[in-house]
Amino acid sequence: MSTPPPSTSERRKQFPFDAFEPKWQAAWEKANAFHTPNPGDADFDASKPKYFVLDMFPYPSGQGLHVGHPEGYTATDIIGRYKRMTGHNVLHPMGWDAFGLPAEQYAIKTGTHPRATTEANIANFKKQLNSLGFAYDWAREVNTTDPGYFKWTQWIFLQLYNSYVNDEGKARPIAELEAQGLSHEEIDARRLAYVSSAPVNWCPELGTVLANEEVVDGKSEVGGFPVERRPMRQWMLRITAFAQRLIDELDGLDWPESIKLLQRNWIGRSEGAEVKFKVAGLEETITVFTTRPDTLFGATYMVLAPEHRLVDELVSEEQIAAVELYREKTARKSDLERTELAKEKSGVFTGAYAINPVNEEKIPIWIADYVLMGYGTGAIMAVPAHDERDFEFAKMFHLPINQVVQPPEGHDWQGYTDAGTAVNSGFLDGLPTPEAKAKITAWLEEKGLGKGTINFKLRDWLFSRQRYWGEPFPIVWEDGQHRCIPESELPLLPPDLADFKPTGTPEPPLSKATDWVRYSETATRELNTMPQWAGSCWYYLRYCDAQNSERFVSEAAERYWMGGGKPGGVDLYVGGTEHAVLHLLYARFWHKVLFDLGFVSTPEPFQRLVNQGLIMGEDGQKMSKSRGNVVNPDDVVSEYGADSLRLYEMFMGPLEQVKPWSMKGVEGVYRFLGRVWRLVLETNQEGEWTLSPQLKDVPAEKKVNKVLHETIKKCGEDIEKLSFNTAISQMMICTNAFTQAEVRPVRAIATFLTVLSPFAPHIAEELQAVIRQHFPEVAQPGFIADQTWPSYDPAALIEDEIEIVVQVNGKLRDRITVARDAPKDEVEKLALASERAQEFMEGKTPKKVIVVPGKLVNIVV
RNA sequence: GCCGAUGUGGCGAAAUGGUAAACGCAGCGGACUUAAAAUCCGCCGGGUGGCGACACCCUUGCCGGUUCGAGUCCGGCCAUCGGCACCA
Repeated sequence: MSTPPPSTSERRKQFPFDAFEPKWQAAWEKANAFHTPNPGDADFDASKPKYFVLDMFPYPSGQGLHVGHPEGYTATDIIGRYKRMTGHNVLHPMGWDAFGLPAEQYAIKTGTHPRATTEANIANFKKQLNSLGFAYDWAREVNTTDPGYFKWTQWIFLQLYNSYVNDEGKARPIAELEAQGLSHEEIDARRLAYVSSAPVNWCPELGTVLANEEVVDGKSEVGGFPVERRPMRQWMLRITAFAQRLIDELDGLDWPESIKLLQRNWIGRSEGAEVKFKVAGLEETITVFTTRPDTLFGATYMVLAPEHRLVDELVSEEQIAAVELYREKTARKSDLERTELAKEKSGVFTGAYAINPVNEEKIPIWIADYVLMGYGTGAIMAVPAHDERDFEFAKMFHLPINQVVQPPEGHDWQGYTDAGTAVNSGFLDGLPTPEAKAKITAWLEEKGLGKGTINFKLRDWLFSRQRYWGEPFPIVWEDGQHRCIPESELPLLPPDLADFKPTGTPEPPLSKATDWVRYSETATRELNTMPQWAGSCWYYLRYCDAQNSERFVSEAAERYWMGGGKPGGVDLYVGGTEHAVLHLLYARFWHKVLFDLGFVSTPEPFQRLVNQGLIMGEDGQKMSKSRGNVVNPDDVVSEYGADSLRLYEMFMGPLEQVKPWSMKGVEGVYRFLGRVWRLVLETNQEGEWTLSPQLKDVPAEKKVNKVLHETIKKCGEDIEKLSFNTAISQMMICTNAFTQAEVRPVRAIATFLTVLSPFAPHIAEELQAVIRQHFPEVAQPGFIADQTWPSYDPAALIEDEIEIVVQVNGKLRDRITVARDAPKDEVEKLALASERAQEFMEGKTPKKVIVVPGKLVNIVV
């Protein structure tokens, strides 16, 4: 008969983490151990430097934490605890990005108010986070759905609404324009928050519009529902006015180059020129944008976006029917169809002709859906010889293809899109592409036919949603005009609704709250709400002064926590790559507006950014409920303890890397912590933990002392580099050295525990308390979390004798032991004398001998 | 298609241009135990030779280069993952 192996929980625990972890968590809470004072507080120490370490705050979902959350959170907790120990004032807060669709959809299904769902989820998240021993100052907790918070989100919206961008590209109060006597319409057209009725991404299933960024392959990013284009009146934020600064000011930030590149590509700056083409027989001109003005002589036709406003005017009698049909067809197409089915180009001739300004040639004007209304001018000059898309289109519709660029040797000119030399281009002939560009641009400007221009892919940010569970806009409408409500009416709370269902039309759910909607006899409230991104655009600022009811953050707190002389205020920001463009771009945009208006002191929010890698399931696949490979942190904590979970998350591999979970790996670090525990305690006959008799207050032997000081040094350096996995390896080496020593030097072990404490704070506190009890003269008073990071003794690292590698022709042949300070020629002599080396020198005389002090000797024969 | 990241034992990984595989997992052997678990000690990339300790050769995705010396630097390819994708 065989019995199943006992599960870990039935097995005797290697150390009683289930008792001491909650004990220390309670003790920290009771002592308010991680309270972070602000400038002006009685217990604030202005002499210390600040360190602001931030996690991307979570959306408190009903599922609770998954093991991906504690990865970044543990990393920042280690850094935060380490910085405290090295004499910094540390701001390490946590909060909730709690507006959003899931709570609203749950409300639709069950009738539970999103506020109730959100509160319950937050309570659960908070309990889970606390069970992991994170050193947060909960007095600074931030919740985007709290009226005390979104009052200021609405307030920032008012700043955007009441600002414009001046000629220097800086946000300025709209009052300046009023002072210049601009009309209401002119002013509205320049606000950073403005109303537009351009086509938007409407998702019928979700009952809301979505930002371009929230649409993936023509489907909603959330839920994967179809999205269609339709014109609607929407709030937009003028992020495009900051496009250049959002590119340029990346330079001063310590971000991964790949993330900077992602943002630059998203913003998509391109330099080129606008060229005006006359329409034959009409008093109209069409302006095109091109990055290759040097190929103007090769423009053999022109294409307008089907939605272009001039199409109606220039279409010929015979072509009206075909053009109308084509326009209807594209209007019905979603973006998905428009791009996915791009294998085959399509288009229709308008019957009209344009005049190429450079050679007066008549070229046909087509419409085609490969030209997008939203980019450039919505019209292009087609140079099929040197543009892939135009080339394909021209072949399909048998349009002329004229060479105007001579490629370098070995390239076919047809479809050649890189730089070369201008040919068949009149006065440009013989010029290399860059010079030809410059010359034609100057020529166009001189003749008034065009000008050099810069275009961006970035579009303005669609900022309104037809949802209930979001910040209402502090805006009212009267006589078809919008105006903001006074600051004194903030926060504007959402109405209490019992019915959350979408109306089935683009009318937002807030329209159902008729009393709320009525602002006055003649004015009604804006019915849209803000997108989820709004709250996360500035939460890091609120952490600096979370309770302030007078201001979104006090000047003193902002200047202290966000200051420091670098462009970015937050010293370290850790989160997933999924926010590499959207959240980080939006937050940077808001921050720059607040900076221009004088509300914050730095031009950038986040100085150093680190993206933690995804944690995969044990099967190497992405964790998902359907695959059944999800690991619940609660289970890990109950089986192995919080310290084991923290340590394993950091030991798996480099923080930035994608890596698979392994329960065996958790067991490995759990065993390591067991070894640490048994350095101090052992079990007696009754199974109780008693002090290890090997523990003595004696100096550590030289070898052990060396390992200890190496560990202090390496762990400090590795924490700064966020290289936690190698720091943990070193602590394992150190523990192994202690374990193997005859006696356990208690002072050295106490020092080791302080090094371990940022990683595994509970066991470190517990063992320090045990040591203090038995060796009161050894241990420091108070929490280990409040202790000073030990300094290492460089002298302890030095060995009297070192091993030197002897190579012959780069191959390892022998090792010799020499005195640490042996002179170079002495080492060389010893190496040459090596029997093994001589064997491989085969009696030849060395051509060259390379001596690397302390490392090796290479004999070249 | 374009851009980026990554490629090292059975697995997670480590290595300022200087002893490849530290540390951990798995596996194997030993001690303790009536026995097992746990713990402690040792071995643990591949090949060839030797009873053996040991010795030699090969090995960081592939091919080439720079160098006394390359996982690391340079050039060219391949594979996997991620992002963008008619942006003129």
